[in-house]
Amino acid sequence: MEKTSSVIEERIKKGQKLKSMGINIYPAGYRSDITAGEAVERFGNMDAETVEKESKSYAMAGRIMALRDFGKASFIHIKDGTGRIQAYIRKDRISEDKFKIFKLMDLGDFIGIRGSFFRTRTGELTILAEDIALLTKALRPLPEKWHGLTDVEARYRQRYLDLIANDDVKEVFVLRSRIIQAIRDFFIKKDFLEVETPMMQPIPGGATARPFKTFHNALGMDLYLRVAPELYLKRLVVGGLERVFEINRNFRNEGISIRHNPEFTMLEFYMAYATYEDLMVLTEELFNHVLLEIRGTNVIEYQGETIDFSPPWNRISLIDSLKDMADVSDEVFKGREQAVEFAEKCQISLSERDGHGKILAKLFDHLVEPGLIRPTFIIGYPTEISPLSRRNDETPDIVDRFELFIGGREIANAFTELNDPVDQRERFESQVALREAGDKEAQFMDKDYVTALEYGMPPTAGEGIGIDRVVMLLTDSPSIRDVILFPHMRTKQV
RNA sequence: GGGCCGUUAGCUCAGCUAGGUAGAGCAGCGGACUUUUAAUCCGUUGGUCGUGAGUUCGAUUCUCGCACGGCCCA
Repeated sequence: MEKTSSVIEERIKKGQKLKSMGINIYPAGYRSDITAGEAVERFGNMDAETVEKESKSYAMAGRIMALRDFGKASFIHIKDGTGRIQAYIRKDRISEDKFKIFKLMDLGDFIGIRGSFFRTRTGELTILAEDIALLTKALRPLPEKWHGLTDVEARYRQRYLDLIANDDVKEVFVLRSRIIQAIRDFFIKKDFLEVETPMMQPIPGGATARPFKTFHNALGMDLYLRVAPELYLKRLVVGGLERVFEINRNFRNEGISIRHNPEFTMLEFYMAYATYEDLMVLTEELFNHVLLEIRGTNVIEYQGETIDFSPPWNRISLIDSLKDMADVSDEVFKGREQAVEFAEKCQISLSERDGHGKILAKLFDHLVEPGLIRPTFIIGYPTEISPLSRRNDETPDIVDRFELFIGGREIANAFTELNDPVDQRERFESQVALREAGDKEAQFMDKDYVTALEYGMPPTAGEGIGIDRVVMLLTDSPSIRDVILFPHMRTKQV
């Protein structure tokens, strides 16, 4: 049994009183003529006299966010999806019954008001009520008006309260939607086809990550929530869909942090006849398009750092970045042993399974990544840690791949796709060996995918971009939880 | 998984150092007030102090475990 606070009891009583007066406290619908935003747009620039001359009677609806009571009159703030407007309710302007109903309304209730606009003595655009209607009774009080809701746990668990109390939170999610729309527009204009591929996969592929496992009762088989859509999107390229993209959720059964949520949104796109070098240019173009669309500039502030997105962005190989930005000596690149020794000196934990390439990548993660604030393409990844990427023609132990770093974080991963089925089978086999040796993140053999490659995939390049992290950058949000409406939390035991 | 910090009224926070069973502001309730802007003025209700144990005559306060959350590390 949940305890009922006196504040709630008080509101329940008011609801009962209203019901006894014959008032439906949860009526259906309400026809309004104007929103708060439209009212400001229409009358915002008019002087007091003009407002009164021009304003007809309008109906508007919203939530009562502030209430200043003078006994026989009240000022209230009404908030709707477009903004906030003040209403003035006078006893001598509405019927006695309606005034009684109004007196039983609380902060947080939804109200419908009919009236005409005027300007108050202090100049605020205000609707003078001729008629009011209770649209929904709120039984619980809203968070405090001045400080809002600051308890982080409550903000995430009860996001609706966060949205009611904190206007800037809503703004983040409006921007999130616009960012995704801008990305979608960009690809549609470039003749990409938006597709949807399975979230539930019999073999989880396309990324080095631990999957969530589930079970399909009717088929009697295990299924995995996808860690990436990659292998399905490339099957589509085999099928002749030469430019495809998908913006959707991936699931990774890993830790939760300021930049990881178990489910997160990924953009992946594939472009036949392109190379990873083409994608670097395309990526610069994409970000500049989105930034211009959303922020009107390609220079932004993120957590106190200024980030300039003007192309071209710096390109540097993984090895050179370690040499130049972390003073790693040449020795470390000569062999695994030297790299192990150096990593241990840096107190970076390794696994016995880690090959030379994996160790270099770990060194990079610790020593270089946090410092890559300006957009930077890191190229020249070891083949060992890139089982789906095409080998570099000159240096087969690296691949034609880049990762993009902005604000000290990985934002994108792209490569020219491996379309040689024989090489692909061998790469899968070495992943399987790693898995058998205990690496839970290693990839699975996907024979059907190899079969698809045997039919022939045209030379193709593909890229994945972490949408949540892009939204973090563009909304100056420090945590991924700030850009995900309902971030994952442990269920609270009562 | 480890370290540090937090959890007190519906919300925002004091109180805990030096143990004597809780305070403020907002919201609520009662009253005054028909142009206010966090309205104002007078009065007032509301708390198993996250949870379980221990120490103690006595624990919101000290100790330990647990739960949930935050940050950092792995």
